[in-house]
Amino acid sequence: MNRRRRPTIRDVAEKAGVSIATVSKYVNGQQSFSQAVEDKLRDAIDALGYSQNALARAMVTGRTTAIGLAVMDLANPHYSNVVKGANRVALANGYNLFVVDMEESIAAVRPLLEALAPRTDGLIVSARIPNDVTDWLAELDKPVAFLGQPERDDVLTVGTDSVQVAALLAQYLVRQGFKRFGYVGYSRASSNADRLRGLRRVLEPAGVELLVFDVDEPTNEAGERAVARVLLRPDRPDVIIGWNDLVAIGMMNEARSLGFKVPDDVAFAGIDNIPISRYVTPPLTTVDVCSQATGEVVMKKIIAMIEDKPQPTGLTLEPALIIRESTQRQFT
Amino acid sequence: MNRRRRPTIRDVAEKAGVSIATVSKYVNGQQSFSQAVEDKLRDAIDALGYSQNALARAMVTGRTTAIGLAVMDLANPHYSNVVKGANRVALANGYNLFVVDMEESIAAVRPLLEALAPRTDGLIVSARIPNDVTDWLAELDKPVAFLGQPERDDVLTVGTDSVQVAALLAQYLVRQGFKRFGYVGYSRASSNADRLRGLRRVLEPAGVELLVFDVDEPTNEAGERAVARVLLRPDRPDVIIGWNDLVAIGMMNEARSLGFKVPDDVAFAGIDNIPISRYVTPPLTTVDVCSQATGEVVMKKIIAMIEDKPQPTGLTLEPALIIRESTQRQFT
DNA sequence: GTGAAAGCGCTAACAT
DNA sequence: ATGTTAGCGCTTTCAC
Repeated sequence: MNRRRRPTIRDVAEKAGVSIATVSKYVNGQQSFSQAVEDKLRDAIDALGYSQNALARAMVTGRTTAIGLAVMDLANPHYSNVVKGANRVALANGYNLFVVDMEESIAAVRPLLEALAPRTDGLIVSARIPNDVTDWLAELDKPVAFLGQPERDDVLTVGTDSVQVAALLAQYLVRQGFKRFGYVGYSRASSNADRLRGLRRVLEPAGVELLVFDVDEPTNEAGERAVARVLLRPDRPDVIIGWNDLVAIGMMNEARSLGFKVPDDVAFAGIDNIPISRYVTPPLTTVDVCSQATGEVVMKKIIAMIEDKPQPTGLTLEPALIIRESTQRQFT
Repeated sequence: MNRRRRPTIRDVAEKAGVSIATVSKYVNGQQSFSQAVEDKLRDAIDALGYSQNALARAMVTGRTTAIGLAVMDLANPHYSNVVKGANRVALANGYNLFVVDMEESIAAVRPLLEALAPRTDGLIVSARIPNDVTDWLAELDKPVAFLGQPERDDVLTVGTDSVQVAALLAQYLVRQGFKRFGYVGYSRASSNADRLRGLRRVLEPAGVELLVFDVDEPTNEAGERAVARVLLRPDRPDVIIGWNDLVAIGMMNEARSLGFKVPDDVAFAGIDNIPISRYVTPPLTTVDVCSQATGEVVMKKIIAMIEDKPQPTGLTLEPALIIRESTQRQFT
């Protein structure tokens, strides 16, 4: 390991025979210079391989040109797509996006955000975090935005409306003719309650039963483990909605290997519209929650906050029903 | 937006009636204090909601307790899993992991790394980057590790052996009885050449043909678009290997919707063993490249470098063949 | 157009 | 056990 010290602005100044102030202005392109100085500067910087120390710059300017994004679980394609969208917009606006993974562990989130906050100009946090952390964030001198369902009106939140998402799916399934609904939710997520409200809002008036189950993590594996409980009930549902596509795919797969025909014996639907949902068998009916657009919108909004510009308007996120074969049953 | 200034160490010192040095030592737990001072400090910190400014701390100590990981594409589950593994080890050792997404764009990688480098104690970079950037990294005063195939011996690289991975798969498929191989690679990745070498090393002695194709991005969609070209050839392969599982899944899906029976008309295999490969139909044969372990190992090694400890040994990554139904054809 | 000097928030000697 | 002080690498007045 070659621990050569990184060249500093002082090294450049000395080599070029100018003051450090001049180097600083040159590097930041803040004014014009005599040809002689410009040449010396360029040469010295090349020779030394100098580049600005972002830390030092941030210390004095108070601006990092970086934005932090803390997600619950990067292995969840929904979040990868949020990151994608956010990253694209950040880069296009001259910001770097630093992503940290919270590993679905709400507990350890505070130190993580404390480490991230001073290194960024703004923070995007996915999902519900304890109230004391939200308070701490609110007292920060930085813009903060949340991903998901608004729960407090003193913070900016971006996401599709969970009630609407669930209702959209339920409406379609009721119209299809399904009579007994199962919902395998994830009660540790705050929007689980909203999803349930959306489902009930549609199912109760329609006189349709709803059985509610829960997984302890929103993954394929959890779905696989959960589905037997649902399927073995005497009043087995004829359609099962998963907390998200991962859970639904896990359930559907396990149901098939248990010998059930999908969708004829039992139908499945998910939520998120992750890319892979199109490639499973049968292709999964789901609700598109605009993962990538969510990332784009939240990034545009937080950049507007950072730069004290008016909030961009007209950036609404409309969930869309994606109908595929996993719910295409013929009721004859 | 409430742009209250973050309280500094000086605010705490004043409020508690002690010197800033005392606050610093208290916050870092570097010695014991009189009960009186300890109480005042605790109260002042609570009241102010003070937390250390990591930037300022890093400036003087030269340590950030953060590690940067630049990946080609976070939407690729292989990379998400590398991140997972790396993150877990980082957290367990008191480091934060900051992930940046390079968006598969080699060109823009230099400014990205220049921004990331001073904010971290070490850098992990996935995949081939231009030689001048590698040179720049090598001259950095920080440990750097690469993910993938070693190409230069002056840098640390972690990953499974691409030649071996490809050979492993080819051996199995030859033994299965397949006679005409198709390989849909991704020539923009540097390890594509190694994969080809691995395939040829096995296929040539066996007297088996190999047709080579290419995708322009390593995604499901690219696989979907690519497969027709392969299938429509008069000398259609009886098994097609994808650059990775995503490509293979895309190809397999499109082949099925084109009316081909998998694996009876044509078999498919991928590489990576991403979680979803188990859930497609038919389940995909693939090679496990130890994504998560790769993240763990590279993180352990880079932390050892940062802390000037001896390199941990015995951390080898053995690719493993994962046989599933997509290649289970009966040759009668 | 160029430079001197103050200071961002913090740590690490060194003194007391 | 506690305080004083000199910077870390940089930007930013304010002189010249």
